Amino acid sequence: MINLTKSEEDYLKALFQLLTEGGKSKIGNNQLAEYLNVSPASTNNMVKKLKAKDYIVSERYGKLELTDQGIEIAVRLIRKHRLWETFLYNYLNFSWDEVHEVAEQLEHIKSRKLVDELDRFMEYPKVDPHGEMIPDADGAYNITPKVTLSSLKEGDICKLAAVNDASVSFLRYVSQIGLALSSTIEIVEIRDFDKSICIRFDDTVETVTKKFADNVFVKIIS
Amino acid sequence: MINLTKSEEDYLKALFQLLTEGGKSKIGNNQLAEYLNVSPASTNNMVKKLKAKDYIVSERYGKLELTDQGIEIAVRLIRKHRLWETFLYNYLNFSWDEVHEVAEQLEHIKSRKLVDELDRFMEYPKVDPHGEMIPDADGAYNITPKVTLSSLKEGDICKLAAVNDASVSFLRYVSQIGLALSSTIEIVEIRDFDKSICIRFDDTVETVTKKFADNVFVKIIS
DNA sequence: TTAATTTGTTAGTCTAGGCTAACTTATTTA
DNA sequence: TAAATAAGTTAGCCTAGACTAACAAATTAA
Ligand SMILES: [Mn+2]
Ligand SMILES: [Mn+2]
Ligand SMILES: [Mn+2]
Ligand SMILES: [Mn+2]
Repeated sequence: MINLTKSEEDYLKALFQLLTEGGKSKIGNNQLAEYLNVSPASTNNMVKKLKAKDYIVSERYGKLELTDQGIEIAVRLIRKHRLWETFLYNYLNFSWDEVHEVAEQLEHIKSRKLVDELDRFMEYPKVDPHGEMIPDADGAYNITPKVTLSSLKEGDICKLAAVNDASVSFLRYVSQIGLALSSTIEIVEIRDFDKSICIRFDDTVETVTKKFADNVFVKIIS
Repeated sequence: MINLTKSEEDYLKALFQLLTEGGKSKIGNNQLAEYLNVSPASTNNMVKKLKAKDYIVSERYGKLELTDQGIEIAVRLIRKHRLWETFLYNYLNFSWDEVHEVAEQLEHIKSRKLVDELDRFMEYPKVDPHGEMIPDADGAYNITPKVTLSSLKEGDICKLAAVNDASVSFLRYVSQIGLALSSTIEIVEIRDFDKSICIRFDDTVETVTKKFADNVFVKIIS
């Protein structure tokens, strides 16, 4: 349909992220609820509405899936979100950890022209400040299945490709220890006891937790 | 208080515009309702809420007034609205008549940094694309009492200072006949029969209706 | 100065989108 | 396979912000 509410858009985007970036095979009602920080009842209710409007398909008690229409909405939202993050970061002196919250609002502004002109103004950026790809005006996007730093083995060498942008304190921490997009990282040691990982990059050696490494996405070099 | 809803903000802005730019001495519940295209009942309800939150003062059946707090919210909203209009017009290829609708959404984005950085990025513009002043970061604003083209007398000469930006078709019409900000306009004749006004500007002579002239704001030269 | 009209208020209803509590169906685990 | 647990659903309630219909107060006109 023509006009979705902010909430409807957020549910579709969340489901899309879980389905594509989450790497899970089945996404259920409660997972979506947890991701969005709402109750399962709210999610159930919204899913019902979005099924009626033909954005989601699912069977009773079954897994949730997006229709083509649903995917289109989600991808357009992600495009807007990432273009705004890029704008805030490159032109308005926002830092890494400040852009997401504001983009979360800006992504719901309804104007096709606005987002396409913003894209042109910035000369069609390919990635946002956190390393995530930006879908183009036609809705084309390439999902590079996410490889987390935590999934590597001792001795592996990789490049930092992107980071989860949803936590401000995490992003601050990343900057603070000196990690940056395209840093080359070597897995020095994985400690069996608590799964913490000792990494080396730019002559720095740091030990990070499994939780930290779960939020760092990399491209394996060797 | 800290966080107002979009609706609360819109009511405060509307009341501010009516009180300052409208030139009316008393603004009542129903006028506010009409301006916002909602029912008097809705307005009554919202005014009650805004009184409780100390943004509006009024007596039962009395006129509506803004508290200092209320004025501050309204002015900040107007600042955001006009800065966004300026950005859309100057950087994103939006035309005169396209900016208002999108700015109406953008003005509700909550981020002090966003608006102040946008201001800096554009090098502190003083007026928006329709000729209206832009309040500064401290909330300072100067209301130049609006003089409408329709209030002049035959023979008067004026400069086009600003236009009402709320009607797309009006703005298109203005551009179409060739009027632009700072055009020098002479009142050639006022026709008593229907109050239509014959004006001359840039070697053009046009007759416009009273309704048209009500939406054109000028600075009298002589 | 009374009647008509305009303006403001109240009550009750609706939709969107949250919530909790209780219940049902599926999936695990013993 | 039966019980325990997890996942999904439903019912009922809440708030924000709209609406209409009915009514009350204030203003204007006769
Ligand atoms: Mn983000
Ligand atoms: Mn959002
Ligand atoms: Mn405007
Ligand atoms: Mn608005």
